[in-house]
Amino acid sequence: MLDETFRALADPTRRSIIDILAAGDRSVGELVDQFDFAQSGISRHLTVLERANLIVRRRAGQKRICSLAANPLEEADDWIRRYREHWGARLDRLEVHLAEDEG
Amino acid sequence: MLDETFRALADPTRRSIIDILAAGDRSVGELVDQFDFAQSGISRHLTVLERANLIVRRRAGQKRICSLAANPLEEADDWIRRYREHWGARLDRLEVHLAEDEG
DNA sequence: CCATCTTATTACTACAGTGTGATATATCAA
DNA sequence: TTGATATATCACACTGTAGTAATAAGATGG
Repeated sequence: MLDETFRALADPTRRSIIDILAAGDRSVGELVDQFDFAQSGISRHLTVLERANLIVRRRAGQKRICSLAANPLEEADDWIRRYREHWGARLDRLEVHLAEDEG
Repeated sequence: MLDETFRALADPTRRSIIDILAAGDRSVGELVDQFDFAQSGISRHLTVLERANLIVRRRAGQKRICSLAANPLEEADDWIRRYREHWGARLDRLEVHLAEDEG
């Protein structure tokens, strides 16, 4: 799952799509208009984002509206935070060590 | 830069390497022992991680010791956090909206 | 039904990523 | 220097990804 999440985020176009959707929902066509790629390319990017549970698409007449998923990036955030906390903890230990040397 | 970071994290072997290094520094050979991949494959994974500024390698005699980079994942963390805050803000607005409907 | 609009899917090309074994490079020890 | 150890790099195969144009499929309106 983390594989799919991080891989989805590794593409700048897909991150841009997420940025746009963070400002509000958009139809597929509205998203296509924001980029210089063919409609088929954007459609596939949306499929990648959807399979990574980062966005959802719902029908609204002929259009399909894209929005951010309900609770996305939780797993990715957890992973990164755990890792960064590890790093922070090691720094703290280093500081303690230095303080002990001084005392 | 985010491209490289997220792409580096998209591989489970590389995330495992990071997990191992979070517990302490390791030589390349020690890392190779933990996996069922050829030495050349691990070496290349390490190069990917290093280019993404997630780890550093330093010489120690014949060996090269791998450790986590000094301040890694900051950018990735910022990106994810900004995005999750957006999502949190939207939830808050929804709650306000619902509260107004009730009142 | 037919025409149109919107989006998804397919077929294709080009390139990048991941794995391998073989080989090169660097360091140490004698 | 020679030999051993540790790591990096190369050449290759295979797979996956991102882009395109063309086509299919779903929804709406007449």
